[in-house]
Amino acid sequence: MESKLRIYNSLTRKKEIFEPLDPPHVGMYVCGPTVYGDAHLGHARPAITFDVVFRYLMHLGNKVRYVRNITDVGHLENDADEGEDKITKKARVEQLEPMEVVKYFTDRYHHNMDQLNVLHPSIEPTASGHIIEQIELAKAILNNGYAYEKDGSVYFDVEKYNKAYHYGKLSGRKIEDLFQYTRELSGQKEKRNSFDFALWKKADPKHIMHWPSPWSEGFPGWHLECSVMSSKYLGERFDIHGGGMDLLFPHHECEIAQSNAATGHDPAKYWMHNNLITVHGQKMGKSLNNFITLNEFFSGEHESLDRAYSPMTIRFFILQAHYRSTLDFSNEALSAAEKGMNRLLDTYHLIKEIAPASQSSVDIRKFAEMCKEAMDDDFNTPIVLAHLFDLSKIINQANDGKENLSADDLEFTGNIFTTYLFELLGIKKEDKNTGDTALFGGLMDTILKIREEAKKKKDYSTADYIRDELNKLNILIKDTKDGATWEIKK
RNA sequence: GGUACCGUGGCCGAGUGGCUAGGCGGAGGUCUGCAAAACCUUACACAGCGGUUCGAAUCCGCUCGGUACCUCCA
Repeated sequence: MESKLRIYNSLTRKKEIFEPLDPPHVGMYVCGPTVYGDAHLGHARPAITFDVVFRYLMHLGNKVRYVRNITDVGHLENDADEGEDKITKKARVEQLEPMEVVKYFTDRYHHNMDQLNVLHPSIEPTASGHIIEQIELAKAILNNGYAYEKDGSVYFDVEKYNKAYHYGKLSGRKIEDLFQYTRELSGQKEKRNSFDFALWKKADPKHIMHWPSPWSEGFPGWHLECSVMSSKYLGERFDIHGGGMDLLFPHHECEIAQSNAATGHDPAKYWMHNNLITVHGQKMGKSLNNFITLNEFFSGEHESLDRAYSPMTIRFFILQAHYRSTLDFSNEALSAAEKGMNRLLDTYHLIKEIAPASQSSVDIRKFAEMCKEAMDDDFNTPIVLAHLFDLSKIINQANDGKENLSADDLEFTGNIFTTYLFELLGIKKEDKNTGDTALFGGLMDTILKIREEAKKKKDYSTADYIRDELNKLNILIKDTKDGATWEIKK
């Protein structure tokens, strides 16, 4: 099968034709969450971005192994509580075992991902489960001469590495520039250069999470886990490495350095980075304390939220922007996304109501090709949605008798929605919260019949009374040509 | 200071040389006892200044404004 898929490769800063190293197999590694707190909107973006990549690669007939890690070995915190392990801190505060914290937030993360209809990755390895491999990789780098030990810690020798390889190839940084800018940070005196990074760090007494190693009782460095887990499950060379743009430097740069220092070559062929979610133009993140958790979105319980937004609204909102653009959050933008999504879903349901014509008056087939082209062009989901909106308009016009669609074309139209909206973009039809028990439905049918009778007798005060009272109960009555319908407002 | 990037109509957001992006909101209309909903139609744009070109939102330069990252937060 010939693929025309083009992916923007952060390494070359160009869109490149996607050619798997070993077709039809595709290996993809994505940096997952650190599980010391609830996932916020910023976490949803990479999860959904790469979920769509995963879905589309499979759709194209590839056999994809998708590895997304869980970082459960806490690392150092960059605030006033300097030198304290993130997970350790949470554990002390809440009087829990570190692994208990990890388990708690991992479960909550998984639940949020399910709500967002994010497919499970093929493998979800944890850093704590790969300590031995991380020690082995540190040893290998040490043996190759690209690291040095100092007081029980092992550091990567960036300057030496840069003589044989190119440190900064991903982020565009030059080592000379790194020399110029030096921050005062703890533990820096052990390092030869400020930009050297730790492969193994000796634990100080307040660290709860530590493991034995040839160098000290300690914990692995910050970039090692991804190098280890990607190569273990995908091989030393694999196709796609993904993550947020904020990880590009230093994290991914260091991963590349570690792989080259250990194996002599880069780990991934294509590097993909999703952009950030912003709030009033600023990054949504922990450090700025301007984040809103997914659970808060779903419940509406946050001072910045006018109301609750469903998981599918969040998903649709994210997909309405291209993954490499920043996306600005606001209540207005979310409401717009919700309305737009409902419009698509409503027209999708309308398809089966339309009486087929003997011949179509519009070319519906081209939309499938156009949607595919949009996906092939670096996963341009907003364009796919724009095409679906155009298609939606045609469906509505057909419903109004202004356009004609044959039975075949109606079915074809339904298939486009199924493929692109549901299968690839992963939007799922949310239960309209109809309280759809037989009893409830029966009651509503009866009430609407009574109202219909009243209207026939031109007893509008009774008809309006029923409508108003139901409205107070959040049940919305809609009069259409074919009689009244109802739905529960969200 | 360095590196990467962005600035599109009221809001969100595509688009990298010529052709309607799209959604929300606005306006007008259809439908309706009325209303809501739904649908249809429609107006509004390319930060500023120069340059290249037959032609630029799109390429180049400058100016202004904004964001992210710069090694111990992954």
